[in-house]
Amino acid sequence: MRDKNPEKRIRILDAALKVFATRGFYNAKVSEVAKEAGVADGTIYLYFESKDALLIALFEDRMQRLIARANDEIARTEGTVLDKIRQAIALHLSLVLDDPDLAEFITVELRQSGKFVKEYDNPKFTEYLRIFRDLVLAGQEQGLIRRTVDARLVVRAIFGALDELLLTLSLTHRNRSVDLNATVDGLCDIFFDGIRARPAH
Amino acid sequence: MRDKNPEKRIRILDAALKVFATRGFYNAKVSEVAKEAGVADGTIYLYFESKDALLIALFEDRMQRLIARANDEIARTEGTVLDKIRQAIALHLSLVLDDPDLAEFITVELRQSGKFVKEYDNPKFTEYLRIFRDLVLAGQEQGLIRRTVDARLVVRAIFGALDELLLTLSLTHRNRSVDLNATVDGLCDIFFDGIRARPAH
Amino acid sequence: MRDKNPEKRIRILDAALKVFATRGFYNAKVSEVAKEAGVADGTIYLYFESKDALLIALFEDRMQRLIARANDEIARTEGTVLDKIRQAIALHLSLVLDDPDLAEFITVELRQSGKFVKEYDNPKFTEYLRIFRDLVLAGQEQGLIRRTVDARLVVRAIFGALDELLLTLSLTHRNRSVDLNATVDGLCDIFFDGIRARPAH
Amino acid sequence: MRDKNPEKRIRILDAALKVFATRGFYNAKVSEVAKEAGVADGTIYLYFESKDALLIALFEDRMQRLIARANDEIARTEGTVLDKIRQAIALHLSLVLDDPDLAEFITVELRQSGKFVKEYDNPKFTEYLRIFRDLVLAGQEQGLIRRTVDARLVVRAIFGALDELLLTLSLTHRNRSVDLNATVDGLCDIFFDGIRARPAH
DNA sequence: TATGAATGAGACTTCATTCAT
DNA sequence: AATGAATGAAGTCTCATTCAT
Repeated sequence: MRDKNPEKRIRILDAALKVFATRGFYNAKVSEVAKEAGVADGTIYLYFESKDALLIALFEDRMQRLIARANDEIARTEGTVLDKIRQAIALHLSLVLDDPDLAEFITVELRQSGKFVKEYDNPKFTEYLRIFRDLVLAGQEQGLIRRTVDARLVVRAIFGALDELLLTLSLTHRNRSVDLNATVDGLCDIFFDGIRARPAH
Repeated sequence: MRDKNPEKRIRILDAALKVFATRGFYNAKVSEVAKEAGVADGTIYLYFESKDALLIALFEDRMQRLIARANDEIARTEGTVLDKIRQAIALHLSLVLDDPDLAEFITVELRQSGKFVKEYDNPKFTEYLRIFRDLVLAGQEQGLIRRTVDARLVVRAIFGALDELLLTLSLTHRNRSVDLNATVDGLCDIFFDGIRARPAH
Repeated sequence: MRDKNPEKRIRILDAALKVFATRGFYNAKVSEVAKEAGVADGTIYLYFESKDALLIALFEDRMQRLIARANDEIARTEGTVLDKIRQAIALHLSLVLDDPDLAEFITVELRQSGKFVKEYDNPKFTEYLRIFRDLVLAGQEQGLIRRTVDARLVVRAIFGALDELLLTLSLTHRNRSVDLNATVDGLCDIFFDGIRARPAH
Repeated sequence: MRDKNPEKRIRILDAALKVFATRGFYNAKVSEVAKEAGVADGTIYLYFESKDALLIALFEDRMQRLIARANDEIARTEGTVLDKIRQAIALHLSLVLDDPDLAEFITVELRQSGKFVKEYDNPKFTEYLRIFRDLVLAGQEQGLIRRTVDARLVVRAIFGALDELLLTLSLTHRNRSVDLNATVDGLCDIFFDGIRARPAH
């Protein structure tokens, strides 16, 4: 079921991303995905067991790519752990421009899937978060990040902020130019140094 | 359609919250809501135009309450703007214990609704965010919050973090005891002072 | 699910009998049954859980009637146990004229149902056979039927013969006049006295 | 379409028998037959026009064999016509042990096919019945069987009884040992001499 | 106002059959 | 001749919504 025609499987996944992002998983019809993929309705079921399974496979696939890309970019980033975190943040937000459908899909469908599609665990999502967690932990070991903050809390806070921003950007800036750099800088500023005004010294 | 029997309208909204939170909006059946509310299926339609309209009315109602409560608690909180922000954060996270259904509903259904239920704008959500924004703006005017951070960005970041945490707490700590205070403190610490280690002085 | 509208339930069962008898269970569409019953497709599912359940309910209903009628007629038949057996045989075969659809339904669908529709046990069929068995056993006790024959075997043989004949009659004599009496007499003659020629004495 | 590869045709028929007997014709998938036969789905259609045609071909094939075997065994049976009838009965019932799939297939699918698969006439079945009919007619001519019984009725009764018994045996005694001889003897006793007790003389 | 039986459009999915390889 | 991926028609069943009572 996985190897009949890898190219067709990819086409179906691409179509599913587009349709799910545009209409939402529950409003999307399998026949719409098929049409978008240029295959017959029944063909979907040669590659995926059900509509739910298609959703999950799509998650796995896209999150896997995102994880790979994040790991890659982080590895190539010179500088401190904070620079790497900035890079990961930039990558995440860049989805809004690079792959708007994926951005909408992740921000909107990720939650539903976790809770309502079967008992899907979403291991790839956990793996993605681990990238951030490892950076934070490394930063703490290196003395660059305060040891008093809870790494998991930091990760959730950062991911939450990213997710919310990506959603907002998706909704408001689709087809508009956004200055992502400013957003990334602003977010890093907030998370790195806090919002509290401090007396100059 | 709004005044026939206010008590019954409330019963239906309560039932809808419970059912939508438990099963998800798309998996929930109108008849389940009716059963939970102790009314006939058709009665739902005397109070709400459609299932979508019920969802939206539920949002409006619950967000309105949350807004009122937030405004109230903030007004009663003594101390600086940062203390008030802490209070708003504490209120938001307290939903996981005070009203778990509402917590799940807000975290999971809010997004879908915004994007796929008709063209609903979610004005109450905007209003809720404004509470945070006004606090941040006030903090900046008072010199307690850095003027270099973008207030809207701060608000999105904080709300995003809250939303993600509430979701995580909902999923993992339902029926378990959570130390919310520690979470609130940790989150304020992160947002107020940042994660970067600073040289002692 | 059983009492909403008994009259409608009956209409659906009647329609199902007609459609299943005419087209066969597997070729019959639920929508055809609905149309024949004069209800919407979905209405079927208010009264029966599934197409399979409808088939089973139909069996139960018709066999129950047949059992009641057989018991009744047997009770009212004067004469020996053999006369009562003749009466039961006559009743069974009379279906071809009285209720041709039921005749076809019983002869053709009864078997499938036993084997392939879920794990349906067909208790009513067993009950129906018991009527014959009890007659045979009574006959043996009374010395009217040979004690050396196995009652269950006799019953199976008689029912099998009846079933086959009913099927043949259904297929060949639909809309034609049949002399059922001759068939009943002939069958009783065979089963009562055997086919072997015996020397006159 | 018949001669391409006779061995493969046979393999498909064997597979069809097994699958149809196990799952029932309507629940059986062509792909299951193909898999069982060790051929590709499409190959089935090189040997048979359709699933229906496969069913019919299977009937023809198996009935032809049964007819041949019955004729053969009858020819080889010494003794009277009644002995030959006993032999034919024994052969029919022996299917439950010799070829349980065929037994189930004949008892369960034969009827459906006659009525619902196209307008198939089932000439082989008629031919099979003729074997019994010829025996009965011969018996009557020889004075061994009463001339007052209707040969066709006798044949239908016997075949019906056999069919019903084979079905019952198939369902209850699959994988269990059965004393077929006793059943054959019992059945012959019933049909030859009837069930009625007669005064000793 | 309230009911809940009835509706019927529409979705997911299956599977007999085809046809390019 | 053989394959098996692809097709797409068609069926069962669901459920938001209606409306007669």
